[in-house]
Order: sequence, then C-alpha cells, then structure tokens
Amino acid sequence: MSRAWRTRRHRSQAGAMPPPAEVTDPSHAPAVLRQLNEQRLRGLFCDVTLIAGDTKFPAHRSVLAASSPFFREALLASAPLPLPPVIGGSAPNPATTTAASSSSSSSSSSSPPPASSPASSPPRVLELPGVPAAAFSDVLNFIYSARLALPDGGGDGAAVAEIGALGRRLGISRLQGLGEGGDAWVPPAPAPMAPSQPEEDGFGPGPRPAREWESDRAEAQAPDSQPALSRQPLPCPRCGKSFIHPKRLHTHEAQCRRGASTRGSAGLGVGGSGPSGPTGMDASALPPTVGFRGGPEHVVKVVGGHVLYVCAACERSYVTLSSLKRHSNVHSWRRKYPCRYCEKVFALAEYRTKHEVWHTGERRYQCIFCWETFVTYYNLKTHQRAFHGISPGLLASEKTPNGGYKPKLNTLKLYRLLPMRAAKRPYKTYSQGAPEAPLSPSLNTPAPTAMPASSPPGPPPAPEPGPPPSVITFAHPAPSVIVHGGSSSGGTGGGLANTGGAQAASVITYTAPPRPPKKREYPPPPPVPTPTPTSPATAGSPATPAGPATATEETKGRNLRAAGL
DNA sequence: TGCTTCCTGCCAACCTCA
DNA sequence: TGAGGTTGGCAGGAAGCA
Repeated sequence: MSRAWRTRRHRSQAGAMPPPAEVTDPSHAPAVLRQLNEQRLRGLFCDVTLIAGDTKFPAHRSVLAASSPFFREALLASAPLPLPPVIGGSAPNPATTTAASSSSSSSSSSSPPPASSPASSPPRVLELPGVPAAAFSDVLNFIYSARLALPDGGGDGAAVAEIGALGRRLGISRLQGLGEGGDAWVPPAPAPMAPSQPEEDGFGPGPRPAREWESDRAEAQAPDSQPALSRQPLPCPRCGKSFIHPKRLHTHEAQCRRGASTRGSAGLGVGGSGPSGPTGMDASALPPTVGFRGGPEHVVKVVGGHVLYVCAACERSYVTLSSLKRHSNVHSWRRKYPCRYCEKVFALAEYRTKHEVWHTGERRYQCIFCWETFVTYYNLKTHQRAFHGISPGLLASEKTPNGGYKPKLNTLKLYRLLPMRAAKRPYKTYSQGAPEAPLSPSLNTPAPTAMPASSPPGPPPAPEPGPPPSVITFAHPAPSVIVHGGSSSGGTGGGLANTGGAQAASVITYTAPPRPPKKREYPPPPPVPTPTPTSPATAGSPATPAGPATATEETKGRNLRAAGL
C-alpha cells in the first residue's frame, strides 16, 4: 500500500475534516509499475521466463497478460500457441510455451529426460522463436515502464519498425502503429513522478557519491522504506541502473542502447558523469569497466587489495575475469550447451560434460589403491574414505575461500584421472559465435555404440545459437538447464543414476517441437568399453601423474604408505 | 545420509590478430 | 610468430533434494 495513501488517510482521520468519500492516489499506479519493473530487473517474484533469441527475460505473468492479448492467451494455454505472423513479414514464428515440470524435482539434469509431458499448468517458460532479443527487450521495457526510448532517437527505422511489428503481433495497442507511419504513434508521456519526489534533489550534475548509489540500492531492496518513496530512483529498463533525474536517465538510456560504445564510460561513471559504482570501488585506480561480447557491464572492485569482478546482474564477485565471463552465460544464455544424448541444454559446458558422463557411463576416476574406477569424484572420495580411510582432497589440493581449487605443488594424488574418451572439443571462432559448418566429417556420427540397447536416439536437435544478445536480463537464480521434451527419447542411459532431482528450479522441460539440427556439434565419444576396474590399461595418461602403469601389491602398498596409512 | 548439481579459482588448449 | 583473449576441464566444497 502506498505510504502516501496512508499519510493522506491518517491526516484526514486526525484532523477535524470529515473523512473523504473517496481516497485516490494518482501516483499509485506508476509507483506499482515502477516497483514491478524493479522486481523484474532483480528477478523477484518472476513466474515466467520469456526466451527471445538466446536471451531469457524473467517477467511476471500477470503483467504480461494484462498488457498483451497474446501473452494472456499463451500463458493460459496449456499447449504451444503460435505467435501471430508478421503482416507482410517473414514466415510466422511459432511461439512455444514451455511448462516447467511441476515434478521437476524428479527430473534433474542427470536423470533420464522425461517424455514430452503435456503442460497441465500454466507455462513457466514462453519461447518466442524468431523474435529478436533487442526488439523484445524494448517491448518488454515498454510493458513495464510505459515508456519506449526509440532506437537511435527514432532514427533507426528498421529497429523501430521491428518493434512496431512485434507490438502488433503481441497486440500491444500503443506499439501497433510504430514503424508504419510517421505520426501513427505518439510516445506515451513519462511516468509521473510521485508528488513527494524532490524535483531538485540536491545531487546536481556529475557523479553521485557511492553512498547515494548504495542508498538507491538499499531502497530498491526495501521498497516499503520511506526513502524509496521520497527519492524514487528511475531504473534504466535495460541495465537496471537507477537515476534521480529523468533527463539523466534518458541520456543514459541513449548510451546504454548503443551497447559496447557505452561500456567504458556510461556504465559506472568511470571517467564519465554517470553514477558511481558501489562502495569499495576505486574507479580512479582501476581499469575502466570492461564489457565483453554479448554480456553486461561488470563492476571492478578492489577489496583488501584484491581485484574482484562483480557480475552486474547478480552481484556475485569473482577473482578472475574468466570466471565472471563463464558465469555470465547463466544470465544471458548467449551460448547453449545441449547434451548429445538427450534433450537437456546447459548454460555451462562443464555441466553438459558432466551430465554426458551419465550417458556414456565413462568411469574416469580410478583409485590407485585398488584400481577400481568411478564415474564421479564424489564416488571416488566416498570409496577411499570408506575402504581406505583417506580423503583424497586432503592431500591433493587446497581449497580457496570462495570454493575454488588451488592445486598444491608436489602433491600426491591418491587417484588416477583417466583421459576422456571423447576427443577434446575443438574450439571455433570467437567472433562468429556459433560456427556455420560442422567441425569435422565425423561430427554427425550418432551416439556412441556402447550406449545401452535402449539408448536414446542420436544427438537431439539443439537450440540454434543466435547472435550475442544486446541485453542481459536479470535472472537470479537463473535456470541453467533446459530440457527439451519435444521428442520422446526417454534417454534412459543404462546405468544412469537417478539424481534425485537436485536443483529442481533449474530444470525446464521444453514442449517445443523439434528444431532443425544444430549446426555446431561435437565429435561423438568413442565406444564405451566395459570398465575394467582391476586392469589399469589406460594408465599412464598425462593427467595421471601419481599412479604406476601396472597394479601390483607392492605398488599398492607403496601408495598406502605414501598416504600415511 | 546419500547423491547430484552448482560454484569458482586455476590452468592448459585453442583462437584471433597484429 | 607471439601476445592476448576465449574456452573448457578439473578440483572439491557448498547447497539442495529425496
């Protein structure tokens, strides 16, 4: 409830005036919309994820349904609803609703993928194939802010027409005339400011102190607090940064829209006039905020003399930039990593790799004491703890405070890591994103022959990697696994462990129809031989510095003695 | 309690470009 | 060809679920 409303009511009751017949608060609606937009940008209470291009847009179903007839129908429907075709445009792009399996807890990413399950509940993921992320970002920002900053000040006719076309397809009346005629669309008036907002807030031009930046953040996190209503920062619909003056916000939006050109100057005010970063950031002593392809700006902080890279979306901090870049894909889904054996898609390559181990049954972790092999490091560790009374981690490595791994020098590994049977995936060009052609003639080879008799079909169609998104949406926590349920593979790889459904919220089942084959595929893993725990035939790999090539009682004893056992 | 996924520092392989 | 950037694998604890 609006604090202003309560104030008026309190005053009317406390004074001698009779209570009014009706209490109205003209600032209530824009304030609520503003709060909804902030919640969307922060991923709060979002109950649907829209996928346009390769970008995810968390949103609120109610807001979407109230703004667009298409969304209202799509979010009500239990079956995929085709998006209305572009009038005079290209081929229609069927929107596919994706129902998050209500039983997703039993459908973890390492468990066999469920068959195409009809969505009996409202879809939680709505995919909009063919809808460019940039245009949809503008439309979604309009839905949540009733404002639309036209690309390049309206001079970008193609972009404006694209937004207008999307508005027509979604049935958003205010956008329907956009791009069709010069005067067919009237930009809506900016959201009215709350009466209590100071017009001259005393901040003036120039960088804002970090305290104020933090204050805005605190207000955004505590929407009911008094300062939030008295100051009411205006968030940028693209990046979420808050500004006091609408003019400043407009200036920032223009810069923000230009993308990379603003990353060094407009992001955090490093060397510019924008707002300063969070407390702890020494802008003058640091390199400028660096943007990376397809990702958001990130914040560089210095804490205790150590440089930290902070994700602009979720504020996680990282010691290394590469870790932050890797993490950023969880937000952007700029790259997708589909499993070759089932229909799950992962946000990180490593997740996919680990998941595929369950399909191949490969056992790479070998105990150097008994030569038994294990699928996962956890299994190895449990085995060595139970049967040998040791914990390999205590001797092999050093854990960093943030959960990272720092190997010690001259350490004794109490296990052997067998080389991966699948060849190392060749890299492709960085600048082109997804490659256009298969990497090798063997890439189309179906799944490994060692798959069980009921093995799933070959590599499923995977999402087509699109161009780098221009917008990184806030999605915290972001789903990091998408399960395509279009084809009934089942994917019950023999020996697949039922994972027990960990991280249920990160598994999404697609009911989308099969897509065209993914252009980028990886070489299939070689056939999986029967594990021979007692035969270290594959010993001596470069990654196995600790173990001898042959297993003898003498070497086993030596290993045990070396381990202090 | 068992098991899986997530997370993140570190590092090597790979790619791009001057 | 070397420098610098990108990508993905590894380790192993944390978190979460059944």
